[in-house]
Amino acid sequence: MGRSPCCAKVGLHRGPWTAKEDELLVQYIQSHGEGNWKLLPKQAGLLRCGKSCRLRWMNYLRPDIKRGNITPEEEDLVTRLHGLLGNRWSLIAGRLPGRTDNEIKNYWNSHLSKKINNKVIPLPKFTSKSVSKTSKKNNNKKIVNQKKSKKIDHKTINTETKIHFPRPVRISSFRWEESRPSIGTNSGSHSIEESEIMGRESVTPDNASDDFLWSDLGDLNVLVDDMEVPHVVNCVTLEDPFEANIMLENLYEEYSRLLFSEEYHPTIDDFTDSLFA
DNA sequence: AAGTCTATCAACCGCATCGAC
DNA sequence: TGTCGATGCGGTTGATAGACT
Repeated sequence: MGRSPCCAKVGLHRGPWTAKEDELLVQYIQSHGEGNWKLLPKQAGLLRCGKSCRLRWMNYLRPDIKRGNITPEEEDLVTRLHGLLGNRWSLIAGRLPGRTDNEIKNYWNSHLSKKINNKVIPLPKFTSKSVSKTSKKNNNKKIVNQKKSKKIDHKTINTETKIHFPRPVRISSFRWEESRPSIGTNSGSHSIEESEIMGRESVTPDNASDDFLWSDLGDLNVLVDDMEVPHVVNCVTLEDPFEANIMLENLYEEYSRLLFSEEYHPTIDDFTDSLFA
């Protein structure tokens, strides 16, 4: 006889969250911060298990969640990272600030895996038109889903993609006092987050340069030549589309070099080590 | 118009991992 | 060193809504 699910306790709610439950959870975390998930529901007045609360917060309510559809650039990155990491969704999501592992996983299962199966593999070079050709049916479906999506933020559609440097670490515990985002906005695009994580250097868009990009990508460079000292930011958004494109191109070249290098074949351990080094 | 099919994604489940003791 | 509890992760499920017949 297996153990019963954590939510199987009598009286606990399951299924979709109500607006009221969301509000209670957000309010509690606003004042107390994340963590202590087991006690949280009781203290917040929620009839949910802690696990459910954590999942709801991490995947939906967290203010730095990026709303809107996956961009072609993000899709391209996910495809290549999956080629390198496999189903390590949390690691992949860690390279896409504002995106959750669940979202990436769902997107992969519903979109990308089919593309891969159809042998439509994005080229390593960056192109904003790297979206693979899909059947008419699939295109229609995509349009439909854009209409359907509850999460859609129309401000993010048909606008320049905001570029985020890869995160050096997984999403750290969120403290409301530190970033003060607002619920229900596209707050994933806040221009910069303070990043003193692990004593690393913060960089502002003003001093972000190509030099910095390559330096920032040092955690990847480590995989390639094991000599770069990373200066890593947690999350940076560039507002200048032109500069953003150049930097994104460099980013993709870096990933491509890594993924298609004949001399060096990184392992997952290398990659994860680089994230936490 | 109604029934069926299909895609999507939020939520759940169970196992793995980590840290405290 | 082993145990236990908390948390994280990845696979899976199920509700929903649009497309299709």
